[in-house]
Amino acid sequence: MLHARLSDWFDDAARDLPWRLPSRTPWGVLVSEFMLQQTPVSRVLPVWEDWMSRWPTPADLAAEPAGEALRHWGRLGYPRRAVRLHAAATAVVVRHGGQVPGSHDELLALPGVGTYTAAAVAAFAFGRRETVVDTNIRRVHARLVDGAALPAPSLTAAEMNRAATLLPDDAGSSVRWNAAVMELGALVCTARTPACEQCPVLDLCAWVAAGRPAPTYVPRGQSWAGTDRQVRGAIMHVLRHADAPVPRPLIHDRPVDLAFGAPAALEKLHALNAPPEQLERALAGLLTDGLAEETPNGVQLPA
DNA sequence: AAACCGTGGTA
DNA sequence: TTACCAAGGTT
Repeated sequence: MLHARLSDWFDDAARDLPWRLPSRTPWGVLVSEFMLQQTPVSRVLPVWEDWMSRWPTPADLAAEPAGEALRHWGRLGYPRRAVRLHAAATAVVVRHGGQVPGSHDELLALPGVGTYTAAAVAAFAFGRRETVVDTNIRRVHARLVDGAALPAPSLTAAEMNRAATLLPDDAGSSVRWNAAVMELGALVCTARTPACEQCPVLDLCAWVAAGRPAPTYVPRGQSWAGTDRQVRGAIMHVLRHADAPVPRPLIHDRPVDLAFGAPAALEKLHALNAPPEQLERALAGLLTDGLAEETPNGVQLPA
């Protein structure tokens, strides 16, 4: 009942995403999953298209410096993902002869691939029966089954077990089920203001039956202004747009004479007025994380 | 295991 | 306008 209802809904509600087309490749799915980590579909689409035409196979990306991956990551955020995706491409070439592996365990062993991404790629690229649990699926299950407004702050073993229980036995049906529940969470059963009037399983929803009770906890927001993350982001913005190593003095010291015209990205960094020790700490972190490297002439994206 | 890691659209 | 939030992973 539940499964048939969602499957029917998915038939005409599913978005036409390029990584879902029959022409998709495991590599394309892997790239999409990396980019979609904590990032909305709308922002991923253009970058994914660029990457697919630029690097149609893992070997194409692996043949380039990690800095190229970072440069073409654009402003997707969490640039460590670009470095890890580059490392994953390299591992695919070295360990798997250039073919993205299809098993959960082999995928999980790749850099930047956790339980969600491993399951998602195995399911959506290889048609395997996997327990896929992302933030959308967690929220749908929390409401539909638990009658709670939101899932627990962090993923629990009980949630994984329940998701496994709900999974259809047949591989093909399971892939469709995973995609449908995820899509419902993304389009209808949203976090902020769910469109319950569009929900195909409204009458089965425990949360609605309970009168849509409010969340029992308040999500902790992430601070931003004044944080190292903000400074790191600004530095990365500078490095992505630099066509040569950026001398450290240019990063640390606000140029007094801008007559020559400072790059906009550099001005943006300096506008933060970050304390010297914070700039130093942020830069050191970027170097440690492999997002940047030091040369005699300055700082640059990894070569 | 709590904290950290970017970014920009949206209400 | 501010705060939330988006197909998480790593330490």
